[in-house]
Amino acid sequence: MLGQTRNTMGVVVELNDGAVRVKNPTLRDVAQLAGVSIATASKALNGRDHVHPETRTRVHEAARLISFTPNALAQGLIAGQTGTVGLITGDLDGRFSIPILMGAEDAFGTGKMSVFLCDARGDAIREQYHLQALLSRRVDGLIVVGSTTNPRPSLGSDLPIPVVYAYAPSLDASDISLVADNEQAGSDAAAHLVKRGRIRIAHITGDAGYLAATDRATGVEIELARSGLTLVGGEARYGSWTEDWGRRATQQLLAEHPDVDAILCGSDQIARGALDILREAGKIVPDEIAVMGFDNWEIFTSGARPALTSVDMNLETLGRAAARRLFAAIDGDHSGGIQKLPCRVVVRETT
Amino acid sequence: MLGQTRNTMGVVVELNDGAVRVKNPTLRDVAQLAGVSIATASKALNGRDHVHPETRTRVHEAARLISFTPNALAQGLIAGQTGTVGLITGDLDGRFSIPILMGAEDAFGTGKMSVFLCDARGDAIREQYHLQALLSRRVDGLIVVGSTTNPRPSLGSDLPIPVVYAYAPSLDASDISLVADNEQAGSDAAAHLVKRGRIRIAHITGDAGYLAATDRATGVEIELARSGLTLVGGEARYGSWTEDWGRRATQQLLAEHPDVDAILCGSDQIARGALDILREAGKIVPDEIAVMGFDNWEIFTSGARPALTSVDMNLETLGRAAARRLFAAIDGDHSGGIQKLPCRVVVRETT
DNA sequence: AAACTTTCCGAAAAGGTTTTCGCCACCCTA
DNA sequence: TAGGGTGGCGAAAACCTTTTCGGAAAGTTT
Repeated sequence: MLGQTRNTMGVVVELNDGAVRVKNPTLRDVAQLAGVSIATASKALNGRDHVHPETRTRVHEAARLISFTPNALAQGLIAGQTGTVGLITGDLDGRFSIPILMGAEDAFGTGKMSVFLCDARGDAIREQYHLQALLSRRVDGLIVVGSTTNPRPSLGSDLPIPVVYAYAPSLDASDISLVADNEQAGSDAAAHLVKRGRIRIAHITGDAGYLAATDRATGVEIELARSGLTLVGGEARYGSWTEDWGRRATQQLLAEHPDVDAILCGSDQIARGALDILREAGKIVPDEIAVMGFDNWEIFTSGARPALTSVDMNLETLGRAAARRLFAAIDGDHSGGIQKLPCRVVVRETT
Repeated sequence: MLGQTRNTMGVVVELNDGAVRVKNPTLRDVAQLAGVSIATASKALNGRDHVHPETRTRVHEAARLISFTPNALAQGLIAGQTGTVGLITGDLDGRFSIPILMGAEDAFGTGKMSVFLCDARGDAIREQYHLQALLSRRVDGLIVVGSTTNPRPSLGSDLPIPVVYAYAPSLDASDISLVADNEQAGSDAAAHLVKRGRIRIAHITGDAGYLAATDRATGVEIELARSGLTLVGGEARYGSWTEDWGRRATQQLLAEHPDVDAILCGSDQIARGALDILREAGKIVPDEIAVMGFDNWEIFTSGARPALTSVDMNLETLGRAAARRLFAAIDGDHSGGIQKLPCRVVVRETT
């Protein structure tokens, strides 16, 4: 039985110091080696009933000997389920995709799913191309991760598999979308500052074209109003998400309102810029003025002097939630809508 | 022919304002709709010969009508090639993996390959688990991306598919490894400073347990020796890859060697710390003292005052090269060894 | 008109696995 | 001993596509 070749493929069976080598080990090889039929081998390996214990061990031993690995393609072909999902991201270097992707990969990994990663680079054509490839590979579902929080076009409502949109919601309300609650994040941040006794609070934030900026600002103003407060200068200061803008805006702010006692920054980078200027201006943080950022990007918050209080958008949790939501959709839960996930304030030394 | 159900599955064919809907469109449905055999439909769609032009268009039209998508699983089963590769990364939040991953994804994407992403989180058990899953899915090859530049254990030499190690080389010299040339990077950086007329150069770098640190330091010393120079203080100053270490080390350096005219930092973060201290000490950069980092992490280099000169390790290029090397290995090129890829100095305002 | 070539198409096998169904042998009971 | 139940196993279909090979029909040449 050993030392023979099979007629169907150029498969070579060798005997080598007790170890058997087969080129492309298939279930048939296992069955042959164990002296049983293919069906029995399958049942034995998959723990199905009606297999004699001794036969089962013999099959397992044979499989181990030739290091048999079941062909997931053939399994998927039969089952109509592949155990794979597609993860389409707007742009990978956008640092917000990464934690979401990590969370999703984590949730899928423990669920025995494999993840196809596709980077569309913000290009609709490339996205369509990747979509087609994923459909061809019969993924069981899709997660679409946006590069900004702004709503994005739907992939289409007539897809044969469920789709979950993460970070950037779909424009189609019947799609399933999971986003970070930026308005709540703004409110939480403002509430934290108010609780710390700050009453002259300024808000320096990024590009007004980003909903993340305007939503957070809205949340801030709502929360301040709850305490009878308004933003210093009357409104949020929009600019860009850079340290440089943080520095320039802070200089201007100090010139216009020297009595400001807290700066809520739209990102950790902006906050870093603000901290730089405050240090140069001789303002003691947090005694004289508090500073706070968003995103809780550890590389910026822990390197800051003093360590920066920030709002974590819980993106990894968002990714995990998206994965779980996709599982539910695969299992038949087709309820759509936008679900907003909470964030959390991470208190360090600047507040 | 329309409006019927097939006996094999619960497939429903409907006629709907000129559009035909089939639940799980298969080649057989296309053939049936076009009034030809399955074989002819396959040939027509794949552009093979011996199909009448009119028949071909009829088949294409039928495929379009029911939005037929060929099943890549079945194709892979026949071809013995799946057109997929696995990308096993040590840890995703390690920011060095991301550009490599982007480069690889880019190269694969244009090559019509789909990428399975697996995050082993630095855990050998999880890595083995993912490896098994990928083998089961019959990927055509693997790329293993390390989280540091330190050599790592081989996945094994008896795998049925080729493996390329990127960033962290394999300990097994017969494996294929692609890494950034850290020693060359150190030399290039030192050469740049020397060319700028600096002669009292210090090197503040990260954890000595990282080969990236020691290799770069070696390259620096070799290049300095070429000009008859040595490091200020006689040797590199090892610490951690943080801004805080950059600050502390710079303070100490200024105290010991006030005449230093260049600080070569092992990372952009360390350089940011150095710049902070120099600014506070009233030293003008780059007039009185030059500063330089490694990694060219744009978020740090462009936010710095002044903008930071840095060495880009070309990680995205490394990822692309790894993908191409894997293609070659899949096509039969089995030559192993460690290949070192060049880096580049990105000059900004601090030198 | 016969023989031949060309053109187009269809039947069937192959790829690896799972599952259903039927068969056989054995054990137990009457 | 006959009948019935059951545990263990194998044959075969099914999933979907590609490819090979043979056959049929049409056109071309002697």
